[in-house]
Amino acid sequence: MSGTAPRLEDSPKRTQIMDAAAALFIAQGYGAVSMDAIAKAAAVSKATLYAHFRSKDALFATIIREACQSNLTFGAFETHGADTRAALLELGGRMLRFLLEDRALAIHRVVMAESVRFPELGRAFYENGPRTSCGLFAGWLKAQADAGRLRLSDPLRAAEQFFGMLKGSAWGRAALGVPPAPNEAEIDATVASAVEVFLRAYGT
Amino acid sequence: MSGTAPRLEDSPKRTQIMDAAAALFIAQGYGAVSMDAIAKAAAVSKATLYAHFRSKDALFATIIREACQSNLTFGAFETHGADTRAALLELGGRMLRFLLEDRALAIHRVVMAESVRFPELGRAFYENGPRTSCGLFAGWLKAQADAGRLRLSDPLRAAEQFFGMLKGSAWGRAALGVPPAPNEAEIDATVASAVEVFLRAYGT
DNA sequence: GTCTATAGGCCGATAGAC
DNA sequence: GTCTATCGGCCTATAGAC
Repeated sequence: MSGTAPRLEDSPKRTQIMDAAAALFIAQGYGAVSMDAIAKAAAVSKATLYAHFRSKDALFATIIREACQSNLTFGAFETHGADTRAALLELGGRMLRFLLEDRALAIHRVVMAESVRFPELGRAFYENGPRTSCGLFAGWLKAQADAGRLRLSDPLRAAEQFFGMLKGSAWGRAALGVPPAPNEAEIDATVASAVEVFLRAYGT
Repeated sequence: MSGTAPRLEDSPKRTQIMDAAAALFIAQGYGAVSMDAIAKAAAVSKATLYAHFRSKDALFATIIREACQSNLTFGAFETHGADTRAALLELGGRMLRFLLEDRALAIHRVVMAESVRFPELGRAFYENGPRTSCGLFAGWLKAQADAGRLRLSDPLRAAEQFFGMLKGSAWGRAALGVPPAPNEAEIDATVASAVEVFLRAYGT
């Protein structure tokens, strides 16, 4: 080992390829993106592309797997004071706004579409996205329940129900590209109504 | 007009093409299916295929549009007696089982994936699927409310919340192909819990 | 309308020079 | 590692016989 040679993973060309491929695959999906298009967008030759990635399949799987391992959960759950309703409103608002971001919607579309041919990607997305978020939220709910501010026996199910109500029609429409895009008022109203139902069912 | 000549739409070859193309497109998506594969599966030549459909795009749009115009809602809402809870359990169970069918999941995947390139398909799916089901269910909820068996001010939102809770994690997992496939016990438990939350929030 | 045969192009992947 | 140039194949779509 010479010790100072840059590793393959850090080469600038590889970064260019990863960035370009991520943008294209996430925006357009597997089938609609050619290796020529990726090489052109990354400003490298196709041969360089194949020097770094064995095949189009391997490149796609690497890109999407990495996209699934970051930025798929919507932030922290810390410090929401003693007001459970206010905390739910804040958490719900952040969650729904995250789910409605273009990038999150696009990744969801691509992974769902290709989960048949690339089952590992469906699993990676599920574990790092919905399951992690739900698990964290369920933990928060359990803490609230232990503190006597909620009354529930199955925190994970309650978390899933809350997220399900949040998504409602706004997310379904956005995921299918059906206008109008949800506006702030619709998002706030959806969150507020979900919190209301949740507290009527699980509040003390 | 000779009067007895079979119309193009009724030709047996066309039926073969539509059936084969529907099966392939719904199962594998737009990009993964070639016109050769459709012709072979339909037992016709490619030239015949192009005699009936201008292009692959047009064939795909026709197939998916038709798939969106039928079999995307889960049945009728009639005659559920006076017991609101029992009715919700029955409706919820039918709805969730319908959403978990292979065909419904596959159409959802294909439409969501191609809704960027074929915006009309996203809209057709949304209108004929979720929106129609939600609207019908909201009407049923309103009737229950008018009869004094529920207390809610926004039937459509309540319908969306109920459907959102139904989907929960079982549907998310199934749509991404993540094992284990939901079993009957999980489905029943999900429905029962959603009905419980719904009635605590909106029951009388 | 339906077929066989093929045009014409783009695709994924590679050879070989440097 | 990176390039230019190219291969072989599959793709969409069509020409022409019947």
